[in-house]
Amino acid sequence: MKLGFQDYISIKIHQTDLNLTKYIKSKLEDFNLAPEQNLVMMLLWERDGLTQNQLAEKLNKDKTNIARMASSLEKKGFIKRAHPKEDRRSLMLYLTENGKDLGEKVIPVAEEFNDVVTQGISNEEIQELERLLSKIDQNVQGK
Amino acid sequence: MKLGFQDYISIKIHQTDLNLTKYIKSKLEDFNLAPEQNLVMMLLWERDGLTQNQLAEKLNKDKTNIARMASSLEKKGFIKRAHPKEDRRSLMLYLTENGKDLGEKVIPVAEEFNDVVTQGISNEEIQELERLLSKIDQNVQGK
DNA sequence: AAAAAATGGTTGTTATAGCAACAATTGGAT
DNA sequence: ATCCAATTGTTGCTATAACAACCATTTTTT
Repeated sequence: MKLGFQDYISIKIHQTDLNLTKYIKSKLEDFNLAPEQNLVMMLLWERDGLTQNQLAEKLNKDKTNIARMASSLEKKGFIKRAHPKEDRRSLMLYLTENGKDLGEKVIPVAEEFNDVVTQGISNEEIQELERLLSKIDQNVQGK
Repeated sequence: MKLGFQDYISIKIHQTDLNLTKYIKSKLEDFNLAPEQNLVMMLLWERDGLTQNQLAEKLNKDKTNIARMASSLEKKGFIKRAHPKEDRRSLMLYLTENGKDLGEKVIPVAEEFNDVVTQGISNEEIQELERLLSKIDQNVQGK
């Protein structure tokens, strides 16, 4: 085969991801929100009152990451954590007023970000991109 | 607009990247090589004797990351670092015998990995994927 | 009901990743 | 020649990411 460094599609995906992260990080800096913390908040803005475990599943991340991000978001005053009565093992995350206000400001920034990312790319092309990424996901699934 | 969590192509790219990293990490574990350390090694297997600065440029990473990975690879005995006479600021990375032997074993693993990733995807589709990722890269370039 | 298994979180460790501040060296300007 | 700026690396910090080991709680078995 003799593949060169440039020939690995996985490397290209990784590079693009890093560039995207760098960009959104700069956009969120003013709001005291890190990129992954923003993903947690986005899920809470869609539906308040998720457990850390539910977030871990939705974000496909290890529960330790969620725990630390939640702890950080709580310190910043955007969320509160409480054990629900039904199950004292779980930790439920709730938006504070501060966290709700933040959504009003950050959601438009996220949508502008998406506009920039998809500039000059048609809906069909985005769908094709999603299809190919899903295919790759399946190819490495659980392997 | 009202974009839902699922609608962001950047999130999909990020998820795919994480899955790819998880997969290659498991493949490289036996060789005592972390995924990004492997990228450094791959560049050295292509051309021995690069400076940390050159690696940072090729990998589009902050120089601190390279310095720490290089330090780790040196501890593992895969490379040696030395200041070239022409410029005592630079640090040149050289493969050790151990590092060269590693390449014989790891390069085939990387190519198998790429085969798995691209399974059921045509060359044309990979090219289209690369084209769209490049377009996204340009869209967020330096912004 | 008591023991065992599963579930949900936390702590500790290693590996990325980028930024700011710093040190050493080199090259350029005067 | 000396000062200044640019280059190259390092250290310290914060954030992400996964894994192992652990603790508390709940559920399942027996």
